[in-house]
Amino acid sequence: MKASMTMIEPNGHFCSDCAVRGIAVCASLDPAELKEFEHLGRRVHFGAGETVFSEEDITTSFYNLLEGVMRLYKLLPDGRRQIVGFALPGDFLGMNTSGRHNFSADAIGAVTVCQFAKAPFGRFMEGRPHLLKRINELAIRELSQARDHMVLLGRRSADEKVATFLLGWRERLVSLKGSSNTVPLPMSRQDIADYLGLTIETVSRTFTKLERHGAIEIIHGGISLRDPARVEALAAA
Amino acid sequence: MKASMTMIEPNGHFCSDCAVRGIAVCASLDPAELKEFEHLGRRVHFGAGETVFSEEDITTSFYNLLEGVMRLYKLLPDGRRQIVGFALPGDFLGMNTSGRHNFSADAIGAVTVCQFAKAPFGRFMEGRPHLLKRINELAIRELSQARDHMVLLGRRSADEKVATFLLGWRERLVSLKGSSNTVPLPMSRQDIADYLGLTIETVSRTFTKLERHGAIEIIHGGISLRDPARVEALAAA
DNA sequence: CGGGAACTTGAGTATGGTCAATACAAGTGG
DNA sequence: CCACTTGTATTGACCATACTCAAGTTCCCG
Repeated sequence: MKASMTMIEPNGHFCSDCAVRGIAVCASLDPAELKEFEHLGRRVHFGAGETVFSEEDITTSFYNLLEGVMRLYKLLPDGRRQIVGFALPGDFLGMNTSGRHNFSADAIGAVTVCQFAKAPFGRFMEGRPHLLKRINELAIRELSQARDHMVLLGRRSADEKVATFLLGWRERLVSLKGSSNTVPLPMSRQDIADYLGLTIETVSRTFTKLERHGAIEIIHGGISLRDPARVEALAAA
Repeated sequence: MKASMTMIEPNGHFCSDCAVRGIAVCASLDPAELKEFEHLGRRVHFGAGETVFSEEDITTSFYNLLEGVMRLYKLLPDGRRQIVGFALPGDFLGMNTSGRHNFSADAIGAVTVCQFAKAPFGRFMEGRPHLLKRINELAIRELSQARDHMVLLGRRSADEKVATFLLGWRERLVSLKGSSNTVPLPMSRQDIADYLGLTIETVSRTFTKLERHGAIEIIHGGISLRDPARVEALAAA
């Protein structure tokens, strides 16, 4: 949304040192392949609120998120927004069958991605079925998450939505940074609302309600789970 | 739901004659591969309401839908149901990363599937990256559909949901059987409600409203689009 | 400090849900 | 062939959850 702070680092980085080496698509590559792969990607930084790619844009690149959080969303013509997911380090973005992106992606806070031009990436993948297999696995896992989210959007109450979101978000952070009852929420209330199919007011009220009941504590930039069991009960599986 | 009418046909069928040959996963196979592939799949029939597989079941097979319509759904512990999709001929079901199905699948009406045991299918796929690529394409396309559906569930009104569903369902049938303003709806109102995140009453009321406004005509086992433009306007993109 | 964005809180309302009655269609058996 | 059952769909009356609109608060950043 802001003026572009995009910066391309011209000199290479080493994939072997990469923070997401073990969890991203590149986890499927052996050291020799990694050496070659290194030349395909460019590290690119984005500032808070910047758009990395937009829905309907022709796909020229794929992206491997290295650092930061992104919101992935779709807009209706009248401006209503549905956030279809939040991306965290290790997530691979940009695959599609139509040649165009089917959602938009913004940086929430500062973000670093590893950007791959589509054609060379495709060529590299030819003859490396283990990479394709890895990408397929990630796609299938995402599909499973998407279905879970459909259940949330279609069949859960506001309280359940918020509680489920907090637990699910914590779970994702746990697998990246280890366990903690302090859950940072880098996204805005509006982002959370658009993710859960609610309004910002309902999200705010529900947070306050959870706090009044002693289930959470609202802290700066996030929440603290004071009574995880109670939140789990509210999430109702 | 009924007593099982499952029937396994012992003698082989010919993939080359298969109705979904050109649109299913097998579209990626050449005639020689197809000959081999033929021995992997078994045609299995299911009667109306029968469950083909259930969420949390250990995955032992994959399924290629040949004939009929299936509902794919998830249940909450208290029984609330979200239908995450309807499967039509050509759809490939059962892929997952956890070793367990992540949704349940019922036959709506009579159904024929081509069933593949997981292990032999996996072995066949090894060394045939074009098949893996095909499966990946299908997964990515489904992911895109899933995201569209999230927008519908999270951000659309009841009227928009119903109108969007009718148009989307027609579109899918068009690509299978050709264009028509008569749209068969083999699924029940309850199924439609659970797909759209509504109640059966709201779906029924909305159908009636669309009919009163001259947009559709409710016919036995489906609807007829009397004023497609008006339905499109209601779908609001 | 002052201005602005993000968030919270309140009051009133609308959309879609709940509960209940009725209609309709298809199948079963006398 | 008709009474009866069963399951599905429609319609109505009422209600609750979450939305809208509006004001007020907090926090950050210049």
